[in-house]
Amino acid sequence: MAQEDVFKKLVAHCKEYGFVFQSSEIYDGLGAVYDYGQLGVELKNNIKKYWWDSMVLLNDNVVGIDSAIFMHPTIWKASGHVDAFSDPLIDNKDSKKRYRADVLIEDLLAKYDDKINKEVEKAAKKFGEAFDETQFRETNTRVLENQQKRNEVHARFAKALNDANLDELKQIIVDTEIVCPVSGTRNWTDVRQFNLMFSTEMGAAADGAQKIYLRPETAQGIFVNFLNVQKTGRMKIPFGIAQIGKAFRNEIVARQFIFRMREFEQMEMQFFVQPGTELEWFAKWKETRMKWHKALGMGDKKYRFHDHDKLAHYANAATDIEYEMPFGFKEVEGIHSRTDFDLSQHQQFSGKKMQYFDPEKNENYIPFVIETSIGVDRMFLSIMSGAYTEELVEGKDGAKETRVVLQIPPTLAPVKLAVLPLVKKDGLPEKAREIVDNLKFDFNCQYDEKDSIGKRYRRQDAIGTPFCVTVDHQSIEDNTVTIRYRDTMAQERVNINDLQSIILGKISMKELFKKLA
RNA sequence: GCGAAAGUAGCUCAGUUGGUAGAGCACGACCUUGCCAAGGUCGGGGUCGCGGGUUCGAGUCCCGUUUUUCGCUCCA
Repeated sequence: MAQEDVFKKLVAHCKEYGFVFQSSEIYDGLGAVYDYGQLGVELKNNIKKYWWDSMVLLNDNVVGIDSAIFMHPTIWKASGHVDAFSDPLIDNKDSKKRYRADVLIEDLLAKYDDKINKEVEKAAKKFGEAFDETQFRETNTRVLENQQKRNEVHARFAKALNDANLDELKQIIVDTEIVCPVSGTRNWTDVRQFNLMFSTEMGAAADGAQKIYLRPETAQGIFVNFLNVQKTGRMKIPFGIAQIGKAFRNEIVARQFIFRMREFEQMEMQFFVQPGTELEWFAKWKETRMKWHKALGMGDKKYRFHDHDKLAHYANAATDIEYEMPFGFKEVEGIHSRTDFDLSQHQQFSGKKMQYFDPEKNENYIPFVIETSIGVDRMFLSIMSGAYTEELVEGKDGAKETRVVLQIPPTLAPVKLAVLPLVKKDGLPEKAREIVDNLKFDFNCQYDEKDSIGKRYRRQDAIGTPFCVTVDHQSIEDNTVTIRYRDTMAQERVNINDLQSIILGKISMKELFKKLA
């Protein structure tokens, strides 16, 4: 089966069984926004719990917070998002290539400079020792011509940028006859500003409403609370702050189902360390995070690191944990050594000290930060795509048929147990209900009496239920049931009184966490 | 954002040269069987993505729009 077919089937499966729906579907949908259905929300919650507990419960030096989505607008100036997130873009209609309009114009300015410098070099060679560069620049007609053109363009460009005048940027490109480096044509679209941050207004317009942003990442909520948590929690470096929450980015191109959404959820942990020790901690978290993924048992080969060669301005080391999705290896989690960039910026913009007093070193410093950042929705997609399996099994009359089974790790499975009376009579439904009523406080149970038993098993396979318990006539006599395992379809007979401990043992996070220790 | 393809029942799809919608599965009720999806009977469900145009008549042709998928592009 081709990989894209797998992806198509996965998307259809998510819809059909209530994992993921498109947002606002009855109104034709909303681009790159999705809702989680009745089973999706269970899986998502389980993923979040697995992460949260492994961070906050397992590490006594990691604590959690839940910061607001709305934050003071200056935070996004300090973080660099206001500037970096809004590029003026222009497309060439012939080559279909997209460029940053400001970069095209800057390239043109550089070309004028090149021309002038070449004239100067030529003249310098010609006149040798006697060459007076200043005089040459002030008198040579070719130089002056280019210099004048350059100045004109530069002045218009600076003003257009200052006024955020997109039409003028386009006009400059038209007037200076800039061509597309690929197609060589001047067939341009209009310049569009695309700020990747969503904005809204706080307060009534009459009172001078303030423009505020929906956070494009949860990390800044941690940085601005760094000292609050450190002081009130009596935290000593090294320590971490974890957070799960929604973030929003107005993506130009949002694609591939829930892989890139405009509203998404992040699980981030910022770990504060002594300057100079950050690369050690980076290596440690890199290893820890990879273990966390592999502990799920989805197959070690499905994961790999992708170290960044080009680092962002704030980082001195960065790597991604990639998972093999149906459309290739894709980033699920990022681990970044962010230096003291964020805290320093906030210290500068807020005017408040963001320093930590280290009692061991007896000095104040701004800590360095290691960030682990994982997209819940990407994690969800990786689990679903890894779990989706089609098997050939032998049917009733010996014919081969396809069994669709979601091999979701039992700890994360939306429904843990289905209780099925073999027949809908002879007191079996009552017995089955009794079992559900007893176990539903411990984990998510389903009761199903409709259709043949085989059909009911397959239905549970399709939603990834790891255990099915079947109540038969023998159950009434000796209080035993059969427990059937999703992945092997094997069955064994156990006492009803043992069900709770058997299943709790198999879905317990403790088993997964042991692998992390 | 550009280009290509697609959008018909909950799902997968059929629907000939334009003549006012079908199948399988799923769903509901009842009967039957009872350990790996397919028994019987009956039933519910669609203004064919949305808007406009051509036509006596549009699921079918034309234009626009929206959503999805793929390619390009972008990803601090």
